[in-house]
Amino acid sequence: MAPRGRPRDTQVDERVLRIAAALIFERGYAGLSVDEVAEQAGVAKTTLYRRWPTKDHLAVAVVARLQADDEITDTGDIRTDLVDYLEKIAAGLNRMRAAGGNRGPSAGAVGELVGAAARHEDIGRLGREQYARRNAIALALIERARLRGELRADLDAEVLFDQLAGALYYRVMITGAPIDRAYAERLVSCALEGNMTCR
Amino acid sequence: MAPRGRPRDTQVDERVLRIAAALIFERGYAGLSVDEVAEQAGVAKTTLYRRWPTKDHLAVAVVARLQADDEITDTGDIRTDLVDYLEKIAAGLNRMRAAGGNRGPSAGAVGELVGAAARHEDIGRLGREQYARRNAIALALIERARLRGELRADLDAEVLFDQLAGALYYRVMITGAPIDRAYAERLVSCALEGNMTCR
Amino acid sequence: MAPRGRPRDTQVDERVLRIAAALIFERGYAGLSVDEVAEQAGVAKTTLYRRWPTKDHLAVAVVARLQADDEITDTGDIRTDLVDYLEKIAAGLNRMRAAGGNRGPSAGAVGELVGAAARHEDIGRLGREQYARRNAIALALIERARLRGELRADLDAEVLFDQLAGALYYRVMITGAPIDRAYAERLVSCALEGNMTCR
Amino acid sequence: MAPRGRPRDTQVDERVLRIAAALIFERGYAGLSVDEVAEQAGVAKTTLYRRWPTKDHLAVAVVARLQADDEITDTGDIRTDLVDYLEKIAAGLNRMRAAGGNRGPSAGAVGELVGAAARHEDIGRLGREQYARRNAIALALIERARLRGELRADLDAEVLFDQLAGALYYRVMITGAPIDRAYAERLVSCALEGNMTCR
DNA sequence: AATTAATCGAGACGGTACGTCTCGTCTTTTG
DNA sequence: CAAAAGACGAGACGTACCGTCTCGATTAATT
Repeated sequence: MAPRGRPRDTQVDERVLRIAAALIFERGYAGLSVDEVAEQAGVAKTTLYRRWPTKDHLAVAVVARLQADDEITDTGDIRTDLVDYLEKIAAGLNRMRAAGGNRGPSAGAVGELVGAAARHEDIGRLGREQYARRNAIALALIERARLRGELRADLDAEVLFDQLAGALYYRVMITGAPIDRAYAERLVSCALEGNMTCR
Repeated sequence: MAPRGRPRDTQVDERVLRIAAALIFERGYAGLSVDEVAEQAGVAKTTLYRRWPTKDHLAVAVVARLQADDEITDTGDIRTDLVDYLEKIAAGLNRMRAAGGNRGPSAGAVGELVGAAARHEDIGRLGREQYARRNAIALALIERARLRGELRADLDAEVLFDQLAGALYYRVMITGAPIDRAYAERLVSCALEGNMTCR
Repeated sequence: MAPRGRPRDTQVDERVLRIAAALIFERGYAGLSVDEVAEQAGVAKTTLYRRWPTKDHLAVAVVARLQADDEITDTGDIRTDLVDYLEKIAAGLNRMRAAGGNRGPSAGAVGELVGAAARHEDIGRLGREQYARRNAIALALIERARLRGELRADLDAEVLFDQLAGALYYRVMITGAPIDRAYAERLVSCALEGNMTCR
Repeated sequence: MAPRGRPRDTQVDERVLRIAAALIFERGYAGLSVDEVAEQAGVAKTTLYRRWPTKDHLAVAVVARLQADDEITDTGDIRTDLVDYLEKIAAGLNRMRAAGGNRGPSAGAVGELVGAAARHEDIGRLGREQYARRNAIALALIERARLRGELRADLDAEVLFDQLAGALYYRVMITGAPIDRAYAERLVSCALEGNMTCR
C-alpha cells in the first residue's frame, strides 16, 4: 500500500543526532536536555519522541553512531592483533571519557551511559547486542589463532576476552587509571603468558 | 581546637542511611527520593543536604557503608585466595545489581553508581580512593605469593588484578553475563596459566 | 497571526483563582500555598507558574478579579454619590481586611497586597493602573457636580478624592480604625464643607 | 532586685540595628535576612532573637528608630503649622519609600512594613500606638486652633487629620503619586476651605 | 575563691514553601 | 498523516529563610 500523509523528514534524524552529540560532548550526559535538543535542532519535541521514545534512547543512538564498529585486523600474529584491537577500544573509551571537556580520571560519559543502560532495560539490551557483535569478532580472531596453534587448544576464549576488555573498562570506570597502547601491550603479555612460576 | 556550635546529631546519619538503603534495595536507585528519605527518617531536608550535598552523594554513602571493606584471606595458596576474593567482590556486585528487584542482565544500581561518580567529581574521587585501598590489599596478596615463589618473579601485579576484577565488572556492567564462583575459578585459572601454546 | 501550539486551557484560570480565593479568605494571605492551590485545583505547578510567575502575582490576580470595578451611581446629588461610592470602597476593604478570620484592627490581606505591590514592580504598576481607572470614574463624577454648580468652580478634584479615599485606606492600614457608612458621611461632610471659621 | 548573670552587651543593639537598617535601605525589606544580619553584625542568632522575637520585630525596631517623633511647630497660624507637619510626614515617607535604591512610584519599604504589620498582631499594635501618639499631637494642634477661633467650632478633628495624613499615605502606597510641600499646601487648602459652592 | 545565673558565639536542626527543571504526553494549526 | 508550537501533568530537586535548640565559653554578682 502506498504511504499516506506527510512523509517523515529524513533530515531530522541527522540534525537531531548531531546536536545531541554536540551537547553530550560539550556538557556531558547530564547536560543533555530533550527540550534543548529540540529547540536547537529546530524540531518539535513530538517529532523527536516519535523516533526515540526516551532521552536515554536518544543518547544511545548518539553513541551508537559514534561507535562505528571497529574493524579488526588479522595479521596472523595474535599478539599484535589483540594489541591493535584493544588499542582501538581504548581509543573509543578515551574519546568518550573526554567528552564534555572532561579531564582527569573521571569516567565521564562512559559512566553516564552505563547508568542509562541500567535505567532502561532496552538500552541495556541494545548495548549488550552491540557488545556481543564486537565480542564475536574478537572471539573469532582468538579462535583462528587457536586453530593455527598459536594459542592453547583448551583455552577459555570468553574469559580471555573478558579479561582483556574488562581491564580497560575497569580502569576507565573504576580506578580512573589511563589506558593506552603501552597498557594494552602489558595486558596482552600478561594474559598470554600467564603468571605462574614456570615449572 | 574545640568544636563550636551544636554538635551534629549522630543518630541522623544512622537513620538516614538505613532508610535510604532500604529504599534503594526496595525500589532501585531511581526509587530513591530525597524528600521521602527525609520524611521517613524524621529528618529535615536541610539537615540531609548539610551532610550529603546531592542525592547521588547520599546514594554513594549508602553503598560505601554496605561495602565494609571485604576481608581477605591468605591461605598460602594464591589460587584459592584469589578465587575467594573475587567471589566476595562478585557477591557484592550481585547484591547491588539485584537492588530494586532487578533481575536479568541489567547492571542495576552498579551502573547508576558509576554514573553518579561520573557526574560528580568528588564522588568519583571518593570511589577511586576506596578502590585504591581494596587494590592495595589484593596487590599485597599477590606480592606475598610472588615472594613465596608461587608466581613469576617478573609478573605485572597491577595488570593481573585489573584483569581479574575488570572481568567481573565488565560482565556486570557491559555484557550482562552472570558472575559466580565457577566463573571466578575460570578467571583465575586463565590468568595464572596463560593462554599461549608453548612455554 | 493565528496562535500556534496547544492553546491554554481557559478552565485552569477559573479553577485556580477560585481555589486561591477560597484559601486566602479562609486562612489569610500567609495561608496561601502555591503547592496546595495546584493540588486542589488539579493543576500542575508548572502550569500555574506559567501564568503567575510568583505567589504574589497569583494573590493579586485573585483580588483583582474580586474587585470587579465598582459601579458608581450618579443621582445628581454629589454628597450622596460620594458617600455611596466611598461606602463601596470601604466594603471592599473591610471584606479583604477580614480575610482569614482576621478580626480587630489589623490591615489583614490589604496590607499584604500593598507589600506584594512593593516587592514586585509589575504588580505595583498593575495596581496603580487599576486605581487610576477607579480614580478616573470618581473624578468624572466630581467634575460633573462641579459643572452642575454643586461644587466650587476652582476645586482641586485630585486632592479631594485623595482625601476621601486616602482617609479610608489610612484607617484600614495605619490606625486600624473602623470604616463604615457613618464614617463615610462624616468624611464627605468635612471635605465638602471645609473647616475654616469664616467663609 | 539586682540583676543576676552576665549583663546584656549594649553594643549589640546598636550594631544589629545599624546593619539591619543598612540592609533594608540597600535591598528593601525583602532583602533583610536574619541570618545575614547576624553574620554581618558578628552576633549569634540566639542573641538576636533574645531581643527581637521576629524578623518583623527587628524591622520595626529599625524603622521606629529612624522615625524619631517629628516635632511639631505651633506658630499660631494653623495653615502653616499643618503644612509644616504634613511636609515632615511626607519627608519621612519619601525617605522610606526610597530605601533600597527604589525609584519610581513603588511604595517600597513603606508597603513592606504595612505588610509586616498585617502579619504580626503585635507589630500592628506597636505601629498603631506610635501613630496614635502622632495623631494626638496633631489633634491638639487643631484643637488649639479651634479654640483660637481659626477653625470651625464644630469641626471633626479626627476626620480632618485622617484626610490630611491619609491622602499622603494613599498616594505613596496606592497611586504612587509624589508628595511634596506643594502637594501639602494644596491638601491643607482644600481641607480648610471646603469644596462646596459658596452660597 | 567558688558558685551561680545569665549572655554570647557558633552552628545544627525541624519545618515549610518556593521556584526550577525535566520528562514525556496532549492538543492545536499548518503543510 | 507529519511537523511545529507550545501547554500540560507529574514529580523531584535543591534553596532559602525562619525560629528553636544545644553546645562550650564568658562575664558578672553572690556566697
